[in-house]
Amino acid sequence: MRADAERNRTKVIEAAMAAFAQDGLTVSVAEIGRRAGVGTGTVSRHFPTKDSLYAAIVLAKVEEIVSHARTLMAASPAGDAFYEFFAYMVEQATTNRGLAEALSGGGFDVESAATGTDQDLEQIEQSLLDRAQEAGAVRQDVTRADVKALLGACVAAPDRARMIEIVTAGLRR
Amino acid sequence: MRADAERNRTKVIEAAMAAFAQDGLTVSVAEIGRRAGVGTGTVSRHFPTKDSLYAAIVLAKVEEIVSHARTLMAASPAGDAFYEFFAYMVEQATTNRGLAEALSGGGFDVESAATGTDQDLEQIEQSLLDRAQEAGAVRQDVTRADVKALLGACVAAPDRARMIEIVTAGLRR
DNA sequence: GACGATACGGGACGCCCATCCCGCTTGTCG
DNA sequence: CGACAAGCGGGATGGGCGTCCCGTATCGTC
Repeated sequence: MRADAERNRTKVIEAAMAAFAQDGLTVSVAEIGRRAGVGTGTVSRHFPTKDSLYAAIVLAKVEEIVSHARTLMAASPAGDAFYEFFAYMVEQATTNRGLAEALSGGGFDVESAATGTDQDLEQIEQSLLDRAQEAGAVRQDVTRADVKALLGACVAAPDRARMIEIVTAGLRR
Repeated sequence: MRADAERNRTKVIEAAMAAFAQDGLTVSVAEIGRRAGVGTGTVSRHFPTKDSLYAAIVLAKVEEIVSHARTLMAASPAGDAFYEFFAYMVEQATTNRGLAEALSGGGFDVESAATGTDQDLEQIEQSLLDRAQEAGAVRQDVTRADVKALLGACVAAPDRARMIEIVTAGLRR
């Protein structure tokens, strides 16, 4: 691969990260190209489809999240790890609109694009939840989907810290 | 107004209600016309803009909600009225995708279109919340926006009854 | 029953977007 | 340094949408 191609690919990825984080997954390919300082053709060549750009960006973010989750799970007691991860996810989704949209299933299917990495995320979320429930820190009947829904509420709330308090109180036995 | 015009207007409104409830606010004007059995021109004439259709439909729904809220507030103790209204809203938003989108502020601004009725909704929500807080049934620091966010979580959850339980537990002092 | 006004259908228009393509530029290697 | 492959920019293309318009059909009245 030619050096300039490599450079442009990087520029596109970085611009797309920033654009998705700031404006969500609806930003146009042209806008991403503009931010990156390249033409739309260049974006299209590196990522033949807008979905392939989504995939590249979102999956990188998901890997980062999985990694952080592993750290938490190893370092903290079950209950703390769960609630710390929850707060971390709220933080991530708040500062990254594209990620929030991707996680809430809006318009783009992470699952289909990301057989491996996304399964990792689901598994580790499930593990964190299971352990917290075994430790009695979370109601027994709560599912991963419930947690996801509550995450959405925290992202939408004006005062996220207070909302996390409320949600946490509801989740404990 | 001519009789056929009146008929068609009604058909359009009913079709739009059904379409918005089922598919959300993204349904095309052509699709609404198709469902109503009229051309797109007829839809446009009665509602010159898609937003004016939104307004007509959503506002009718909001009036219905306000009316129900008044009934609840008169009939039940403060705490019960609040939590019953919350459950009622979850039910409404679940069975009406368009309403859910309108309330969550996605794409269409109820406020701007509905100076009167929408203010009524906000006021009565605020009253329900204030009274519930005075009665000690809801945490003092919760705001209307918080409640709205939690409503979103209940709509998104697979088991709404359980989620309402969780949220209720979190909202109580 | 006929005539004028009113409303209808659906095609035309303009806009936005993702994707594809092609003439030109730039990097790389002999 | 020169030539060719690789990459670039941005215009062209096709599809979807909301809105507008006009020839035609229908309604209500005289």
